[in-house]
This record gives sequence, structure tokens and C-alpha cells, in this order.
Amino acid sequence: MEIILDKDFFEQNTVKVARYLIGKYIYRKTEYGILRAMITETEAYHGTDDLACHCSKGKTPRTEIMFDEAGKIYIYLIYGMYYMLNFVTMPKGFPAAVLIRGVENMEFKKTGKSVWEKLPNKTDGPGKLTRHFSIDKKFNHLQLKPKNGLWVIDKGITIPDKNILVSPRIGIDYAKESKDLPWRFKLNKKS
DNA sequence: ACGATGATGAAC
DNA sequence: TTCATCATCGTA
Repeated sequence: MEIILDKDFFEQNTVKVARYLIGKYIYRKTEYGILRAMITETEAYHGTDDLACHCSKGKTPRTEIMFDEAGKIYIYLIYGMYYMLNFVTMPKGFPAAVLIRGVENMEFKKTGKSVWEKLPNKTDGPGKLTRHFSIDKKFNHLQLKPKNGLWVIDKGITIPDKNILVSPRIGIDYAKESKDLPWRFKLNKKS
């Protein structure tokens, strides 16, 4: 059974969403075909009290999207060259999002064909991920749904807790008392 | 270990 | 309007 994840799924605690996104599949449709992969690494950014969250600065032109409805896409540019992919969580008005850091099992189905061909794994980082999926700022503020060319599917696979590595988030040493929160989730290959 | 490269938010 | 900073990656 395959379910397209929508507002109902994303409109809950950001840490839970980050945890349960592991093992879900991200789909990206272009004129050439459909690219899909399993999400294997995520991070939660939750509320104005989270000093690592961009929204800790309050509502600004950039962070406004995090205050919007759950299931929307937040894209920003980092280090002048990499786009980061985030999904907005929590009810409208509460700023929060999940960063998608990594995927595995990339497959591609050409337009007009019916077979999925496996692709080599090169998506072990948030910047590479958006590059391989051709995701850029035009997705900012869009909703996750097939019509927009980007969506997430639950294939009914549940990853047990013992196969998930929980740790502090990457690259946020500046975040003082928030920097050690265990809000990063990663699929543990050996189990 | 470090530079590429530009948006962002805060200070002036 | 200027300035430091940055949820990264490839090269060394």
C-alpha cells in the first residue's frame, strides 16, 4: 500500500516527523522521467527556542515559510552554492521544518518506459541531494504533491528504532544550548 | 585545511 | 550600505 504523505503527516511534532520520514520515499518528476529514493537521514528544526533553527530570529522574508502550513517546501541557499531541502511541519503559525540530509537506493524511470533502473549512490549529503534531484529555489513555498513535481510516499515499511542512529545535528556549533539536542536521525546500515 | 560563492540579517 | 556569517563540498 502506498500513501502520499500530506498535511496530516507533517502537521505534528517536528522531531517525530523527522524520525518517521526515515524509510519513506521521495519522488521527483521532470520531463525526462521520475527519480525516486529512500530517505535515510533527516534533522528537526523546531520553534523559535531552537537556536539552530533559522526561525529563532523570528519571522523574516526567508523564515516566513516555516510559519506556513505543514507539508510545504522550504528551500534556501547555503555557502553561496548549495540548496537545502526542508519540509515544513507543525500547525500553521508554529515555525518548524525537517531538513532532508540524505537518501539511498536511487532509481530512475525514463518517461515512456516502465522499468526502474538503479543509480549509483551519490547522495550522501544535503547539497548533493538537491543537486542530483534538480531541486532549487523554485520549489520554495510550494506544496509537496505530484502536481508540483516533488512528493513523498509511505510504502508501508516501518524502520525499527534499533536501526536508527540518533545524534546531535550537523554544522550548528553556534547554537549554544540547542546544539546538543538529539534531533538528527540516520538509518543504520548494519542491523 | 581551505576556498568557492551569494543570500541573509544586523549593525551602522 | 556594508559586514560577518553560514543546516556544504571538492580538492589538497
